[in-house]
Amino acid sequence: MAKSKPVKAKPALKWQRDPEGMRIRILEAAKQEFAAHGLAGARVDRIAVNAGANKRMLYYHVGNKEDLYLAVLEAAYDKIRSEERGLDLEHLDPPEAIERLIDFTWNYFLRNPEFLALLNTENLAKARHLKRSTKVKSMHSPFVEMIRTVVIRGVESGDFRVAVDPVQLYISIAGLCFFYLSNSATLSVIFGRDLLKKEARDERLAHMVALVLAALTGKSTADFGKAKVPGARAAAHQPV
Amino acid sequence: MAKSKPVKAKPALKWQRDPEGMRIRILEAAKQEFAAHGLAGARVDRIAVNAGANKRMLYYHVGNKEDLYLAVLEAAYDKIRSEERGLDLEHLDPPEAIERLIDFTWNYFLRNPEFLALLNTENLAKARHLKRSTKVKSMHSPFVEMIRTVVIRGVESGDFRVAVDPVQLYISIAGLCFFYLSNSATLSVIFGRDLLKKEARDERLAHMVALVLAALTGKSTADFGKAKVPGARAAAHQPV
DNA sequence: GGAGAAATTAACCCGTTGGATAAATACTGG
DNA sequence: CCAGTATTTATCCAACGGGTTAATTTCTCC
Repeated sequence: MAKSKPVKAKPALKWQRDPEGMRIRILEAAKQEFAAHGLAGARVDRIAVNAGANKRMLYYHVGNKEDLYLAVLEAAYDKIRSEERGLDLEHLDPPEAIERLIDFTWNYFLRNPEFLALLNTENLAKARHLKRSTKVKSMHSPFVEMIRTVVIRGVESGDFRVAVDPVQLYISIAGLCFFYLSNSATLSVIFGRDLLKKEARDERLAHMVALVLAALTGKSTADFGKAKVPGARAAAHQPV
Repeated sequence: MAKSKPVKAKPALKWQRDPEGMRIRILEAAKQEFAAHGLAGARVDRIAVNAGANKRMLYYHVGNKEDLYLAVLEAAYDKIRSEERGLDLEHLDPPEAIERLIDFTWNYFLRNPEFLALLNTENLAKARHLKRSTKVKSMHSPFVEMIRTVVIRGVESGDFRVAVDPVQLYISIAGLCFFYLSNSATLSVIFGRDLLKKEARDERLAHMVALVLAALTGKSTADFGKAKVPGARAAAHQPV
C-alpha cells in the first residue's frame, strides 16, 4: 500500500547517495578534528577521510574550513542548550536543585569533552566566530533563569542564607567543572596522578557540590574534604 | 681606571651582538605568538620578526618550533611558581589567608593572560610536552602545602568548620578564576556584556572570595550576590 | 692585527595544505 | 527512457611554512 514514491523515510535499500547523512558525518568528523587539533591544527583532508567522503564534499555541503568550524560550534551550543532545557528543577527543593545543576554540568562536560575543547579554541580566537553568529547569540542558556528562581525559592524557604547573582553562580559552577576537566591533562602531570579515573572524578563532584551548597546553605552537609573515607564526617585533621 | 676588557656590564654603546638578550627576545616573542595562536597556529617567521631577528636565529638559540614551545611553557611555569613562593600566608589569620590566595591567583591570571592561553594549548595537546619536561614536573606549587596548613589552622582556631582537601580547594580556586578569564571572550558574547571591564572584574573577585569563605567559615561575610548595591546586605529578592 | 670562534644574515628547499576545476555518476520528474 | 539536476570523484596547483645550507659579519684573545 501507499508505495508511491519512496519518500526518504526508511531507505530500505542502501542508498548510493545520502546528502543529509553525509552532512551529519562531515560535521561529526569536523567536530572531532577541531576538538582534537584546534582550528589551525585541524586538517581538512582528515575530516574528509573520517567522514568517509571526498574533500570536495566538505565544500559542497558546508563550505570552507571556517564555515565548517562555525557550523560545528553552532551545533555544539545547540546541543548543550537543548539538553539544558530538559533539566527540570522546578519540583526539587532548592539544595537538591543546585546539586542537580552541578551534577548535570559535570556529566555533560564529561560526556562531551569536544565541547570543552571547542570553547577553548574559540576563546583562543577571541570569540571571533561567535560574534558573527546570530544563531548562537540567540541561544540563551535557560540555566541563568533557572538559578535565579531556585535561589529566590531557597532564600524564601530559608534553605539559603543569601541571594547570589545567578550569572556569577552559573559561571562559578561551570568554572569548577570546566577547569578540572579541560585542564585534567596538565593537572594530572603536575599532581602526578590521574585526575580522570573514577575515584578522582567522584571525589571532585562531591567536593564541588559540598563547596557550593555549604556556601549557599551555611550548613556543611556533604563531605567537603577528602572523599576517601566514605561515610565519615570530615574531621579537623586529615592524615595526609 | 680598570678598563681592562669591557666585560659586559654596561654596554655603554649599543651592542652589535647580544646572545643573551636575543634569547630573551626570542622567548618573549614566542610566548606572545603561541599564546595568541596556539601551537599549530603559531608562525615561526612571525616569532622571528617580532623578536627582531632572523628565522635562523630561533634554531640557533633555542631549537625547532616544538623546542621553542616547550621552552616558553617551562618559563611560564617557572614564573608563576616563583611568584607563588613570594606569597606569605603564615602570619595572616585563615580567612584573610584564603582571601589573599584568591586575590593573588585572580590577579596573576589577569596580569598574565598568555599563561592561560598556553595552558589551554598544552591541554589541547593532552599535556604531551609537559609529560616530557622533567623541569616542570619538579616545580611543585607551594600553594597546596600553604592551603593545607591554613586549613588546619583555620579548623583549630574555629574559623573554619570543616577540613577541605587542599588539592581540591586549590583546583577550585584556580578554576573559579581561570574559567572566567580564559573564557571571557565567549562568555561576554553569550551574556552580551563585557566581562573584562573594571566593574565586572571587581564583582567577580568579590563573588569568588565570598563563595569560598562562606563555604569554609559558614558565615556569609562579604556581599555574595550582586556587588551592584555597595554596602547593602544581600536581600532575598534581586530587582533584576 | 689576524686567526678562529660565535653570532647573524640571506637564500633556498620541499613537503604540506586549503582550495579550485572539471569530469563522472546517480537521481528526479516527465 | 531521457533531459536536467544533484551529488560525488579524481586531479591539480599555487601559496605557505618549517627547516636547512652556506656565506657574512662581529667578537675574542693572543
